[in-house]
Amino acid sequence: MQLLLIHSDYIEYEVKKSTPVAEEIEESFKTGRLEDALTVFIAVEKVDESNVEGAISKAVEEIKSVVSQVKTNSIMVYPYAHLSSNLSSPKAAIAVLKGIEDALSGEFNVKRAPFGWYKAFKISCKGHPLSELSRSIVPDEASGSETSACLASVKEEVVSEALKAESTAKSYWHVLTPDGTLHDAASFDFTGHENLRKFVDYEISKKRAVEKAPPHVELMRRLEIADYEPGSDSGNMRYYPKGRLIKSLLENYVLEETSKVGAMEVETPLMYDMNHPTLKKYLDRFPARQYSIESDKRQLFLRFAACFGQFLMNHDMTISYKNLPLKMVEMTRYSFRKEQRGELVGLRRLRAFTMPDMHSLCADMEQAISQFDAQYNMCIDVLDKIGIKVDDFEVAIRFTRDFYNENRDFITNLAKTVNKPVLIEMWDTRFFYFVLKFEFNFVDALEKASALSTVQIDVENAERYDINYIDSNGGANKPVILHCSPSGAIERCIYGLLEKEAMKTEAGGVPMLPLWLSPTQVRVIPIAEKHMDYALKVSELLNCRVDIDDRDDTVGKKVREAGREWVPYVVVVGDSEVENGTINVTIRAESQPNKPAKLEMTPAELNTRISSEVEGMPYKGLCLAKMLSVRPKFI
RNA sequence: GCCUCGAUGGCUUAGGGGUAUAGCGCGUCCUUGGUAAGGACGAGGUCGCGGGUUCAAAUCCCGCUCGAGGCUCCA
Repeated sequence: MQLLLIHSDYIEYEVKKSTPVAEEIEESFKTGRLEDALTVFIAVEKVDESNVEGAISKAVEEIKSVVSQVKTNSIMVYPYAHLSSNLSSPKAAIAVLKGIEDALSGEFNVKRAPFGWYKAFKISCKGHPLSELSRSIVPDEASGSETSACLASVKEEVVSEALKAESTAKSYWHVLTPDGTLHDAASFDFTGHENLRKFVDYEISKKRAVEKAPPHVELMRRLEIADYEPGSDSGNMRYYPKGRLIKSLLENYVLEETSKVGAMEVETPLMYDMNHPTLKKYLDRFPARQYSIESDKRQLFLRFAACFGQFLMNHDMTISYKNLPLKMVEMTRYSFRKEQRGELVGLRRLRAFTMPDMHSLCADMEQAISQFDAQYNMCIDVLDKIGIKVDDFEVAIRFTRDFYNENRDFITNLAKTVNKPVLIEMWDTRFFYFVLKFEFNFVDALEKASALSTVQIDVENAERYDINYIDSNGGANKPVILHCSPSGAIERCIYGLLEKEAMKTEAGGVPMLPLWLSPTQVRVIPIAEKHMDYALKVSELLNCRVDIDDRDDTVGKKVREAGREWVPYVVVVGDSEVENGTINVTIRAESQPNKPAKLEMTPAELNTRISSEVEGMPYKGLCLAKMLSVRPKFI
């Protein structure tokens, strides 16, 4: 905090004009005057935010000491930003200024000039040796447990309005069956819908009965997919080559699917100006916490979705009704959300995650609803191809009462599409920017639910970002905007796949990733060194990710390791294969624990089999050396 | 962010006021082996970080970092 203290015959001010950060004030506060006063010009700085109370008490101490020296009883607390190039947030500044005013007012005649206004002022400096002083104040580090009430109030003020709204929004819970009946969720008979029961328990009663780590956390490390990175912030992971390959394939797949429905891929910045007027309002309507960073004088925040970039782009575009529905997509690597520390778990909930974010500008609600329907079906298909089937997730549909009353048949049809009961959350009034949304929620091995795909109908942001399209009469109109993440977060898809396989293992099955996502699709194991040439030849005949276990180990051990890596096809070659020109293939998908499904075939036959299995899905080559003997270990 | 629990070689771990186990992995050598771990030897640790108590701390106390569970929350 910077202070400039001036002992004056008088100080008077008059507000002229408010700035965007102006505090609201009463009429009487608009002018002020003090005689024989110490005027304290104050610039509250960034560092003061870490310990607001400490900053206040230090400043008060300084001011009191000067007041006693100049022997006056009147103090004017005057916000003066120009004393510093490293200002605090306006909210913190107001808290500090008020705090100083309050602390001094018991003992002195104190006035405070309002914050955030252009003010005219007159001051008459006495000119004696002590009449002009300046002070710099740096507060001590805030002590952890003794967070001051004052700091807490500053922190609370930056919580978005949407987060606050969420805690007061009254929800009505129902289960909608495909026949169109709306049941009360509390009394619904979940027989035959165990997974939905778990999901509903999770959503409504917030039931938790877990005391162990989710199985995917161990798997993501053991399979060398991803790991914690202690050198970063919590929830920011490192991805090993296998993890990067899987992510890359998933990202490419989702982008291809959005491209098929006409979405244009774009790229937008990761960070935005927190004080941009439009963004500021949007921040207030989105229930997420942001990472904020300081850059010179600007306060920036890291995006938590691609909405900003795309909406700002839409705002500047010239859009005709002929262009609608207009779709743009970005694979956000990353989206950042500063989730509370205790909320972070493995790949399930992160602070930096990769999410496809597609927005569709629609001419009106009718077109929006028809697009919503199409995207609902696209999401089902995308998750299915990724390996998460309709049976693996539960549907939640959330809307306002008005929207439901006007679109009952449409909503019922969504339940019909998945042909099973779905969870309904209804609100009396619209708390959020959307009138309708659905999510597909994966229920994991520990009965925890988390959202994957989602589509929302947004009726607020066209207005906020001033996005227009020109209709056939030449008039400007506001589109209805759909937000869609076809797969949900890519990391969360991996979490889902791993959890699903953990459950499968628990039930006595053999776990594996879908073939198109398996880092090694075929592992060739030569029985002895003399079979290496043949092993190489076989690997060259196969059109997929093939590696060769050329290490000096027994066949038994190599087979075991291939199994631990979930390799879908394990090929063993020895004398008889060399002689016959065949390969001996263990097919993981058809195996049971201790009962491998083995088949003698030619490399060409295996090729045919594999290509039909991965048809239409993206492909990339091996992410590690072909020879296992030269591969490093990551874990 | 709050509450509870935890952190010992690359990984999994035993132990616990007197600087410490074992298995896997890694390296060297032997073994050329037909479907879930062949054998021998060897290297590798200021016991998460910072303070305190003590003659002595990896061990007890405090703080921090990271992780797990709960509250809360979501893609």
